[in-house]
Amino acid sequence: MADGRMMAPSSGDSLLFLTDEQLRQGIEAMFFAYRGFTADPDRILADMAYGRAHHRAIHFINRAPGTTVNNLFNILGVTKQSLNRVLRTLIADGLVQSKVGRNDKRERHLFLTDEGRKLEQELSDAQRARMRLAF
Amino acid sequence: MADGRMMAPSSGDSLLFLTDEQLRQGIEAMFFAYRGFTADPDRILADMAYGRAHHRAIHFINRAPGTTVNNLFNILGVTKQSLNRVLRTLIADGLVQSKVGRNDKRERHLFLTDEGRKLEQELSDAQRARMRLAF
DNA sequence: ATTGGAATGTCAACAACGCTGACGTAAACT
DNA sequence: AGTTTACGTCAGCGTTGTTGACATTCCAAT
Repeated sequence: MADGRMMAPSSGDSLLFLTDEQLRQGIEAMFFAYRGFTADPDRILADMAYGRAHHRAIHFINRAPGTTVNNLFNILGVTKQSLNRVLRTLIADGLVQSKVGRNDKRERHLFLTDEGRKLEQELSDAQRARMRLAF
Repeated sequence: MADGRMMAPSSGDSLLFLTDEQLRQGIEAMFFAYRGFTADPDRILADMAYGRAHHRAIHFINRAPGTTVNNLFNILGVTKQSLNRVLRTLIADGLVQSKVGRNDKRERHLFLTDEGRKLEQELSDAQRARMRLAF
């Protein structure tokens, strides 16, 4: 990046013995890719006082309807308290519905409402468009 | 993820017409990859009251020694105020050195100190080990 | 049947790190 | 001389992570 030696990792090399150069290129690629990938949803969500955390919650609830809070923060890799704040606003805003468990009343099962599904669709559509642009 | 239909994107399909399923798998892959990729550095930095922002600054200063502040926050995609907070602590802790420009004295050129280079090496070594594990 | 502990989820307070806006200084440009 | 640029800093705010404390519910040992 700084020095102009932007040679691609020579495809014959073993992936187990990365040069410093190759490693650092990988780190940067990940950084820029991730940022580009979330840019569109970030912009949409900013208008609603939502952030990336809301997006992730919506995404995974859509993927696994009826999942519990416990389940969800384990998947997301955050604390239950952190997830709770996000869920609270999503529920308050009518995007997510929380149902007390039938077998275990301690659990809350999470579902997207129609409105929640609508937002999820909007966000993934934006990312789909972004991916098309990348080609 | 929720439904078990974890079929790989059929490699013959056009990348321009992603199914919902394929798109969502891509989103998730990006999320998990990025998190896994930064997990080790995050842990190391947490012990020093540093975060991911410090890591990024150190990384790019190492990549482009002598870069200016302006340059750096443009690359990182953050405001100068946000970068400044991070930079200030790094300079105070003796990991980064800031030199007034020779040609243009308004500019500050940024360099890693020996100590800064040591930390950078530690962080990228952790990521190198992580990548080896991934295979 | 009661009780003690584990599991689940909620509320509160704090830290990291984005952001905007405003202002000051020095240097460069016109 | 006046404007613009580069940088630093202060103040304030929002999102999203953290830990700590607490209520409810379940379950297992007594």
